Amino acid sequence: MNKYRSHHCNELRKENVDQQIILSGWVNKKRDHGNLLFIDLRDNYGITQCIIDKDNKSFHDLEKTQLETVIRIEGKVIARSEDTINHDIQTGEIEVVINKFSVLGACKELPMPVFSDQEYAEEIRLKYRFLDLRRKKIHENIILRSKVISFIRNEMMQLGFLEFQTPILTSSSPEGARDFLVPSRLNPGKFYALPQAPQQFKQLIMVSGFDKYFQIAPCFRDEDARADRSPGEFYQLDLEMSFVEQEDIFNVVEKLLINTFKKFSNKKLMNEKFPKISYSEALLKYGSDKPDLRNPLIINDITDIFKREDVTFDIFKKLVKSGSKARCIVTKKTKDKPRSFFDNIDKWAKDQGASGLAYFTIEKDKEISAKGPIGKFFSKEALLELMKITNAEIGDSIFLACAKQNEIEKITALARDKIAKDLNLIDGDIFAFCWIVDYPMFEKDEITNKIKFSHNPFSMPQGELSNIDFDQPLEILAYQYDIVCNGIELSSGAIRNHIPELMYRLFLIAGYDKNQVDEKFTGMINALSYGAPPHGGIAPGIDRIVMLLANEKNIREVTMFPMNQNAQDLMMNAPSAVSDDQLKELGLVLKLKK
RNA sequence: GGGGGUGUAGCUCAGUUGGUUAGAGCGAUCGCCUGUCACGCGAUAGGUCGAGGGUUCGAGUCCCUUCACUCCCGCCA
Repeated sequence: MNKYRSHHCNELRKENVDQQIILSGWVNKKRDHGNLLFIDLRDNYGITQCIIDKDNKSFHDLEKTQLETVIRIEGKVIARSEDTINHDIQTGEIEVVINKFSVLGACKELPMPVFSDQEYAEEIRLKYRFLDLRRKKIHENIILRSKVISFIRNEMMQLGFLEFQTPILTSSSPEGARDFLVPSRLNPGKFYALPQAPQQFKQLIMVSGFDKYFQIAPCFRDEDARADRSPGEFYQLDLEMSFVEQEDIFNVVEKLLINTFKKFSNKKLMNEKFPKISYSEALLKYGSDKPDLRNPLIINDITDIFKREDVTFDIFKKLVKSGSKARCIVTKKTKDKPRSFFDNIDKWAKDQGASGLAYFTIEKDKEISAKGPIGKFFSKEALLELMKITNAEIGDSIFLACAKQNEIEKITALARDKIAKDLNLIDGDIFAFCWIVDYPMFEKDEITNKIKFSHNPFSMPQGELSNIDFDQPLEILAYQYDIVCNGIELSSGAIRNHIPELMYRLFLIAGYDKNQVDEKFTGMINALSYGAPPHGGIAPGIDRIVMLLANEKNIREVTMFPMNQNAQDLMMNAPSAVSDDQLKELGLVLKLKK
């Protein structure tokens, strides 16, 4: 008990009846009956109904207070009569008869209501985030976030991980996302970069012999925003372990995520052991390396079908001949769906920039046949072969597309989502995790045609050093893995390359010679030369985990003070111009595009 | 950088084929009301219809330009 309160606003119960108490909080709602005034007083913990009538000398002053004013009240707890009990709030059996009150924090007319479930434009929510955060749903989301982080931290310590902080001002690295740069006053003309992840530091921590590290780490990447991607900054559960193989990392993270999701959500887990899907299989079966496994639809490659003599669908046959792939999606028992269902999907595909989605339904009178605009181009034997490849049965429908590999992966992935949504096949009450493994070490840049690291330049290539064929870099797989949940990429990680000679060799393939590697990754390469343990790790995204647990589609709903899509903080007015003196001190001159 | 959507009172929205003075709910202000919990009732104030230009006798509505927000593509080792 202090001068502000004897109890919080979700504390008083029947047992407290007749007690003299003090409460402080926000005026959530007033119900003014003229000679009798109800006030819902709110704090972080809940709501207590307070009541005052005209016989009290404070009545008129209290009647005049704005909503969201912070007040302190003194009064007596009384029991509510049976018919006035409010079962929606935990303090609903009692109310407080106000004796005295005072205003602790006045409130101007509100730019947006606080007590309301309505949705508001984000512009105003972000500008008045402190008001927005008082609202029930987002307030609870932020509390959930706090609890999730505490829980994870606790689990990690139980597992023997040590928590360390790593520098925020570090050096720019040539790989990866665009860096945020910070000019150095003491080193004019030079810049720090904010870390895109504590990648090198955590590896150095392993080299330093700490064995198991974790950190709830801020990461900064200057890339454009998405609904599930904050501009600028986000948080990762960054972790790294020494003397481990891929499977050791999997065991730790799987256990951690399962515990976390079980504790903070009532949704079911599709698999208690995360299935492992290779990168190439994922692209074939789901068209994406972040498949939503709640969606039962599978993509099949049927390119060979169009090489048959008894298939006469010439458009696809020509495309296949020139190197395109044909792929399809089978929908079960859709023969009675109206024509509009199929045509809508075809039209949708055209809107996506594809040439459309051909389709037919497999039926059987006496003979098996394909019903639909292009059905006539397939012989009975071709259909049987198709059914064998795709496990399609009589009464199922097949959607087909044909294009170059990249394009067909893209369009079939989108089609898989679209068709599943139209058929309502996705169970929203499930979390479906999986590992995506066996990423290629390198990929070809489509524009420059150069070989570049496909993921993380510090990953360990698979296979024995002596057996790796460096002349076929695109064939080299890495011990590189992602966790995906419900189609959202939650984290990626790798077993690291701790052998300097091998690292030089790989960087050479990506176009960096030894000197460049030495210069750009000084700390790392140097450290690896002085006895580095084999090590690996991963970094699950905290914001996205909380987003899934809170059942939100937008990451700003689980971020306390997010920036808008243009990377502006509307509340703090950041970024902002700085004075000429500040620029001068840093040796900077602005040269702005008009 | 590109594409889609949105923009009308402090907030959430309606506004017909281009046609009189642009409306409602919440909020604000004032008045009435002693059992509400989205209290109720009455009144008042509150508008550069995002901005600029054009078409027209007449534009919230049609056309062009532009700005802001948002979703997506690119980007995100």
